[in-house]
Amino acid sequence: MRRIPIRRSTTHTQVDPDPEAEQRILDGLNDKQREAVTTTEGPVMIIAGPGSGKTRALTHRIAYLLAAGKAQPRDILALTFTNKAANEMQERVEALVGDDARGMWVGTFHSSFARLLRMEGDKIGYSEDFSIYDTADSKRLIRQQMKGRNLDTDVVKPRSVQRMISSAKNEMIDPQEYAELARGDQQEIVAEVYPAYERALKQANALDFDDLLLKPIELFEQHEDVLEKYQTRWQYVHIDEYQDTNQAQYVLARKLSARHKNLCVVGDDAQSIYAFRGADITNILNFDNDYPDATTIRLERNYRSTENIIRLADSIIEENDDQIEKSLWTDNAEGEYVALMEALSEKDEAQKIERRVRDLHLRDGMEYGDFAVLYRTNAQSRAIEEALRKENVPYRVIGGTSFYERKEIKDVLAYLKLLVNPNDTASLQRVINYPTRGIGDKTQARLQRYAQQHSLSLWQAVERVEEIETLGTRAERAVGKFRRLIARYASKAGTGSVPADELARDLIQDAGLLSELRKEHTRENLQRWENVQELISALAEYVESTEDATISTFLQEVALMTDQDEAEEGDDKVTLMTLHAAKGTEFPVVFVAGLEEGLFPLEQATQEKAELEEERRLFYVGVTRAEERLYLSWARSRYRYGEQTSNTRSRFLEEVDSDVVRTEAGGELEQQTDRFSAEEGPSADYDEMDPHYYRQDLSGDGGATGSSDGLRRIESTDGGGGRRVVYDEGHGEIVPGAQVEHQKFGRGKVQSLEGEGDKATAVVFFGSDVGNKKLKLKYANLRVIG
DNA sequence: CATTTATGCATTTTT
DNA sequence: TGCATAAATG
Repeated sequence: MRRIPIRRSTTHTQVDPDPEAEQRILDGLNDKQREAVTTTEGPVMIIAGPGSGKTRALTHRIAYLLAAGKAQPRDILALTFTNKAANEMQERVEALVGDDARGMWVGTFHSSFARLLRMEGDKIGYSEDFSIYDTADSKRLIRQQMKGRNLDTDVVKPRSVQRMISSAKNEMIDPQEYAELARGDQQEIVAEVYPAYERALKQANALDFDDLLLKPIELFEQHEDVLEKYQTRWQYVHIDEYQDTNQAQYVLARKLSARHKNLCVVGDDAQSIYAFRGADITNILNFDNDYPDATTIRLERNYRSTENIIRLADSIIEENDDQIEKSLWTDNAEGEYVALMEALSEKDEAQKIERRVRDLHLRDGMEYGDFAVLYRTNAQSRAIEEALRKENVPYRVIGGTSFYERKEIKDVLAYLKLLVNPNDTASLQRVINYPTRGIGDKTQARLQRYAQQHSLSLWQAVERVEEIETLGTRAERAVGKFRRLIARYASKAGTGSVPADELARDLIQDAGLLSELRKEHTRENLQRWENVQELISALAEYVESTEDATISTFLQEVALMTDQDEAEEGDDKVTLMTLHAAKGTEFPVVFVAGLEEGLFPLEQATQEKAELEEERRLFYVGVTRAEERLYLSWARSRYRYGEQTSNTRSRFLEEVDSDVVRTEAGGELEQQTDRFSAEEGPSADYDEMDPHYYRQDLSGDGGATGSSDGLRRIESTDGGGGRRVVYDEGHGEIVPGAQVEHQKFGRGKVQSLEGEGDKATAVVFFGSDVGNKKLKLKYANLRVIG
């Protein structure tokens, strides 16, 4: 059963001081934590390492405020990044002070400000039934805007336009400012799409994820009185995972805490892994400057992991330059060595993991639920899933395509959104001809054109089908039928005479969704049908258990749900997830898989120091999830993009404290410290190369290099374990003076050679136009022609 | 208009 | 590889 985990009770309870509870709350803490909990005046920053009980500090602090009579529930605002964190916080506070701690606002940034907009959004032109567009919806909208404007989708793809607009919003750059700043073809296109996209959202009464933070700022800036109301109300503002805040979140925190100045943030700069979505690590690094009278408390003692794991983690993070000084320590036992596993392929890696899991399960009696396998990209889960499935090891995958991203679920949600907010054009387009009802592309295009000409929303055009002359009778009747269907249910939804779940059930029945799913009796369809039923049950339960529940609030909450929030604990399964999803979790046994150059750290991230440091922090987050045992693994070859690639092990493995690591054979880890230190950052030539060079030579057709005369890399391992890469010399050698051909630069003459193995480079002179180029042999794929 | 077949494109990570 | 949109065909 899926729960929509929100508490939006409007009744405020009055809590009396409770000295006994206060004592109990403080008793469970060490001195440092107690200081963090009882420093309740003024800005406070709690810098807390992994496993130091920072969530504990935060929840105990809130409980303390209530028990000590310093605050009432309604005075408290607590913001997190995931629903799961918010739920845990609410539950733990209730466990400490009793379940009458209702009336607090505890929730994610996004859902809290969505709620605020529901209440106040009309002041800036949003009715409370607004739709929330996820990334896929935004992308779709952007694609349409681009097509409608004949913008070249080859120069920038809609998905990167979406990303660029999103980052602009994260930095609080509006369309006008963006247009002034735009440089280059891509940005100019974005500058044109951005305002159109904003208008389209507005017309659909829809907000994207970024808007949920930006619009409240707009609201506060345009309506002083609204800001004052909330500033006054929330005497205590708490923010978890502060290192993940972006510009907009920073501004909101500042504004809301400006009156009482009781802002308490908790975070760990070493665990900042969300820069790609606009998180600004300087928010936490500069907290002292932003709030000069702030108290800083450091929680450095780790309660989670063995000493060996902590030592490894420390040696990882030491490599980073930009960070707040802090040193982890623990009283825990030294524990086992960290194990390094080397595999031949991703299948082999998966099998090794699976064997290790079963071994520990059978011999040491560990539960399956004690294991987590972490990886860099979602695609890596497949091989591991297969290996576990083969041996009947129970597992669950967090993330990937979540429940709410499934097609059948999105279809049902789109119907519901349409009832509540008919102007939601994205939803309308999704369902207008699904299941097919004779409203094809042509008809839709005509509706669209009519809407545009009369500056109506698409739904308004549907409402006036009769007036559209370009439509034939058949199309007109089809559209009219659809209109009546939606209108009938919309009015039912409006009066609230029918329970929401019943309404939803009837609607999808009438719309033909269910019969569509039953048309073919495949396993997939059965699963889909069950998913739809589950969604409706979730709706029923939500309406049942939540005050002021409407279909609209359900839809808004659901839009902000992720699978991570669903991870029900308790059942005994191995957990598979990305390193990002792992933040905030802990497991007795952790595997970090795929420690290979190009995968972790990702190729793209190795060019910039800042990005490389973020990858390193991600590694740090991964290893610090482990309580007792930690396994690191890498595979010599791996399928990526449907092609076999061969890999070298991650540079991270060359950096870690090798004293605490043992290979499978039990030997010490031998490191090559100079492997990457020689050249930091990009070499210019490398940059200029086609990013898809490796695919070109593998496709083998039409290109300059057939597979037989291309330069092929052969790996050899010499006896001592050090790796060397030699180059096949079957078609001539790359030696100074040799004539070679390059895919892009054409013919040239080798001037000199440098380095060995993967690092081997050649300087090649390609004629006076191009000049000398320094190329990595590993990538350049030079063909020797004489 | 709907269905079938072809092409192409993606893999970072997520609220 | 495997999904999603585009072209081609009925």
